[in-house]
Amino acid sequence: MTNFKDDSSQYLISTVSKRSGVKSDLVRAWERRYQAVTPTRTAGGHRVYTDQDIARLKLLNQATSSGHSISQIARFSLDQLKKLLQHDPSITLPDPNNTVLLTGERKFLAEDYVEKCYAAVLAFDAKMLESHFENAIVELGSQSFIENLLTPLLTKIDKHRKSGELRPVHEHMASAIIRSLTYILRNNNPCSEHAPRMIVSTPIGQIYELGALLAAIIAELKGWQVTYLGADLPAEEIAVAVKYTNARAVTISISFSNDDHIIPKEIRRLRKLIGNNVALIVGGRSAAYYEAVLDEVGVVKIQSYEHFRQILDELASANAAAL
Amino acid sequence: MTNFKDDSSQYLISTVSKRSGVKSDLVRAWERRYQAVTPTRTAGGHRVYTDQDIARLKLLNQATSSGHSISQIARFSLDQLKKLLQHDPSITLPDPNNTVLLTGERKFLAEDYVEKCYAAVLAFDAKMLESHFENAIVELGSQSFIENLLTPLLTKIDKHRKSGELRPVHEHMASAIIRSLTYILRNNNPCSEHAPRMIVSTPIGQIYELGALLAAIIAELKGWQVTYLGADLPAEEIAVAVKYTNARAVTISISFSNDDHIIPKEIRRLRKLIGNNVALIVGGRSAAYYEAVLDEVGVVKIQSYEHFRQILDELASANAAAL
DNA sequence: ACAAGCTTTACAAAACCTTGACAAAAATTG
DNA sequence: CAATTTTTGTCAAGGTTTTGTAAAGCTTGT
Repeated sequence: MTNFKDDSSQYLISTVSKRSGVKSDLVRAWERRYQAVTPTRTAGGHRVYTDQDIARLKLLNQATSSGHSISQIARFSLDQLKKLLQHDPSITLPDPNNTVLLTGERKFLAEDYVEKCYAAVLAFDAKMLESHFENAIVELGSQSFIENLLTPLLTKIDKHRKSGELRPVHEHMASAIIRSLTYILRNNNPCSEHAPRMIVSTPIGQIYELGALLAAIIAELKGWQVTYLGADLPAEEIAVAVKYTNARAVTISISFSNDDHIIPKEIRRLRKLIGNNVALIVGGRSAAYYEAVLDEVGVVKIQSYEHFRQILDELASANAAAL
Repeated sequence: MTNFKDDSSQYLISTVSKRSGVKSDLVRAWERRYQAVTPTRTAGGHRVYTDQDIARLKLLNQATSSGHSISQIARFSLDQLKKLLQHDPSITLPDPNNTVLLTGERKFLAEDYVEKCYAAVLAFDAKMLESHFENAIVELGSQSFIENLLTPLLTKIDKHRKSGELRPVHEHMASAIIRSLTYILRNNNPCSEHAPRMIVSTPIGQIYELGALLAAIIAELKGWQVTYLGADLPAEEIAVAVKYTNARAVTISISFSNDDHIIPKEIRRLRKLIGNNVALIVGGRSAAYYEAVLDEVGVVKIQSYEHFRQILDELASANAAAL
């Protein structure tokens, strides 16, 4: 997976100076004397800084002007500096342990975010929720964000809505924000021309589209070229899209089991229309409910995110072999 | 098979220079020194640029004039550049270079894009469509993008779907992509704490949400703090959201006139629930159809984008005065 | 033919770099 | 408390890199 923490932006010293408020000469002096920042260099020797460096210098600047000695704090981490400025006149224990996020810690981090996000939903604070989401995406990466934060959060919201603690409008608000994040979640994925193609949608009558959307994003992260069609589409339309794009797979999400006679009919029709050479993948909360039909027409049922990714890999390699 | 030759449009360097605001000599220098763009060539050796190249140069131009070093950012992707400028607290100058682009030219440009985008929809080429959209947002800016490109395009798509040239799936595909662009369209707007608040949604039974989404974006660009709730919400839920957020206005979009008895009922209920101190704004293709009810309960009817913006300004200043 | 392109070479202003020095402020010591 | 170090911010000199612009001479295309 691509490293999300890449310092996509790089600045020269004058910009850094303007932004951080520390004069260029001083920036260099702090580097020379205490390695307060350690910029990379261009081929010609010019210093190149990251956003982090700027943040760091900003904090160092504040700290020194409020009395701290630069030689003492120059090597503090960002977090330490923040703390330092919070409890202003107090002494913070030097704890230069740089935290490396292990998988376990990351999971804990995600759980922490779930709580914070749920609190924002409960308070109906859209801005706060969005802000948490944005931070979480950067910290966790797209995949972990979806699997360890979004999915548990949606489950939690659904549960509390059913129990009456939340109203439908809470869920709507959260959905709207999540959908608006699509762009960031899929970002940076210049998929190749030869990537296998997939159609993602939701059968007619299924309005709750978030599951399908997340499936589409996961497939994209896996290198597929996905065409996402949104919700509530008849089988014919999905089949047409398959033809147009020459897709190798169709993924549909089934979240509710309202009209029990419509879904099976649509599934059968879809299989008939797309033929047997196109993989039909079904996921969603209520997919299990239709097991009979799914087995009948030969559908791959998604058991878990891990399973979905595995399916995608298998299909992709089968597809590559067929070429 | 799909025509991937991107024949869409090709420009010579003088055109590129005018549109992007970067002098011809400099465009060549950037190419020679940093491969900032890599145009193809005609048989005779003249450089041939694409829309993407223009968007790229435009962004590079902005980035350099806000302090970034060209050598550092020349090879950034479009997405990276956008992020760079979004995260940039520097002055987002209203494009002094683009005084060249008169309103008329800009309109022509938008029309050009409408054609290209429609062609992509017709070819069911989601990737191409998205790429055109991204370039157009950079070139036109959010507001012009929505008003001069998106709106005509959606009208055109709707017309051709009704006439049978397009299928519903074409429209779904386009909608899905447009929705995924929400994030770019609204970004850049760190609205203040004291901004007036607004709820945007679609009444129950109304699934087509794009109009509401665009209204929400426009209001945000105007400095409002908008909570977008998505489609298909009962009046009670909308009213609850108003209470939670202490919103001063509610905007709802009505695109279809299916169940003629439900909408009026919902409108009346909504007015009753939110009281008379909250502005109720209604737009959408089919809003005129319900004129009787709208007048009865005191609704502001949106006549045009210009009108909508005017309403927003009036409400905002009335709100500010009341504080 | 003539405007618009292309390449190469050059140039100069602006921005950086390093080294080394210096004085005010802060800390330490006698 | 005064004298002595240390720490810190600033500056200057002299050299290099980056970057926008331009001129010269030739080619392309309408």
